[in-house]
Amino acid sequence: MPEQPPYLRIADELRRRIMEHMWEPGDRLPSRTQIGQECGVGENVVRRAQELLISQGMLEGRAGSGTYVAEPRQRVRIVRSSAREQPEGSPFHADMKAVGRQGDWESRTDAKIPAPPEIAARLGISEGDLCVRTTYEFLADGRPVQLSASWEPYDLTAGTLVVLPEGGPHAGAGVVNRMAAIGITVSHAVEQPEPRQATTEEASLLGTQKGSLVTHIRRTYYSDQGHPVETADIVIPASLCEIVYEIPIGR
Amino acid sequence: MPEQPPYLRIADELRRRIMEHMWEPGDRLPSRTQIGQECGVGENVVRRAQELLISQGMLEGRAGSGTYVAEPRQRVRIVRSSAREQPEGSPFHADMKAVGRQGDWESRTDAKIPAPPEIAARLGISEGDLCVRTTYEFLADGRPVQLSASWEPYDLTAGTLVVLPEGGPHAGAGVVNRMAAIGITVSHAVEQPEPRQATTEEASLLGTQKGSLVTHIRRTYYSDQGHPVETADIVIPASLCEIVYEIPIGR
DNA sequence: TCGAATTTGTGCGTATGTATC
DNA sequence: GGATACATACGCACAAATTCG
Repeated sequence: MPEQPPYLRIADELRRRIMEHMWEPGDRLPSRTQIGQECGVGENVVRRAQELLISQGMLEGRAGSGTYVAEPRQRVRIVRSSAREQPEGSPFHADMKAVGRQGDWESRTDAKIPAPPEIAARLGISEGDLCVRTTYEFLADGRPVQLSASWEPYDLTAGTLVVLPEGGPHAGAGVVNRMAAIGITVSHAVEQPEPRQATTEEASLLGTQKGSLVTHIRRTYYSDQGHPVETADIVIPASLCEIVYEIPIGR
Repeated sequence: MPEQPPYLRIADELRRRIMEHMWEPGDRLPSRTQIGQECGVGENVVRRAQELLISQGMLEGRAGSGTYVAEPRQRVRIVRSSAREQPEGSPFHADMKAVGRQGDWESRTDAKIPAPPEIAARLGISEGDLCVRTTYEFLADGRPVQLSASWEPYDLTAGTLVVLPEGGPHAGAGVVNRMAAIGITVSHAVEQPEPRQATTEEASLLGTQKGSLVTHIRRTYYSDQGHPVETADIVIPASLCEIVYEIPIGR
């Protein structure tokens, strides 16, 4: 006798009401106490049901304020392929342009940061060697959609015009173009995507729910000499972005 | 004064004991009642702590049996790039060979299945058009590490030797090689990785924990004519595999 | 400006289900 | 089949955040 648990029944009920446009996106739901009394269940049952729908991206909880019907935001398509690298402009600008959005970013660069163990391993340098670290917050139409922290060995660019990724004449041109400017040819990138849950800080920066799913990409650019020239940790929230890899098959 | 909640204290305690080899991988922990009494907390506090460590892949809960220290299984590296496609052999074999593991798979093909809406859209055919569907369970050293469901338009291969992906002279050779055998050149693939939690069925098939994280890749192969020739849903558990995309940058 | 009321979020307890031995 | 242990669902208390008078 598969009797459905109360909280799933309430979840279905809430889903039904949203589907029937009883509440529109952006609307605030009645309080848990109200819904509970109306449906004849305890308020925790309502809470469980709402948590389920929140995890599915259908509802959105705001502490102290209420539970809201989530806006069906169109996801940004982020293309990750060789075609992404253009002789001019940044890869992110190209992504945003392709979906008709305005692409901007905020960045903060710290020069001469000692490399932590994992970064050192990825860059093929020694732990504690100096790096230039730049943290990014990428925005689509002014709203954050992607986080990133980029690391470059300080020795590689020291004394050149491209020491600072977001400064000088090649500011914001992307790693490939900047390296090209100092005579380094970037031949390939390796990306390692991993699913995980957003930290509270990430969720806050991205404006997503706390446990929401993200793809954490560890990307490393290599020169034609086979040496790593840059590595980055990129955090892409599933609710805001879709990731697309294009792979040529040429035989 | 940020006072640490009891369940986090217990989690740290359990972590510490594991680090100090008080319990070895594969060992069963004492029951929650026992741990609770020993540490002076309720057993639900122990449960919370264990859930946390389980979600981090450090512990493993087996219903009716006990909670165990997870075996530190080496993850399989799955490379997704053009280099993966070889004139002979399957891409999966190449992956496994590269990490020194034996690669096998079990498959089941159903011919003439009507295409569900999403598959039809991805293949550029009409809903209900007939397809050949093959579901796979990929094994590394005999243990499942990856699930996949592949769809091909029936019209494309009907009457040829490669109708059945896992039958005939080109069995298991991969989509690119099979299509080449009937004169179709596959020019590129598009992969869309998305993070989500494993369903109960997937977790059971893969031998992972229930809510564990997976990367669900929607992959579509396109011919040089620009038409989709195959699409697949690939489920890769984060605890067992690491995914690597290699992207050439050539200017 | 501040504080009280409201609402969501977190932690913990208890009862029951279910799988394993 | 019984005993044991994990898994699930529900309830309660309190904290944190927001809103509003």
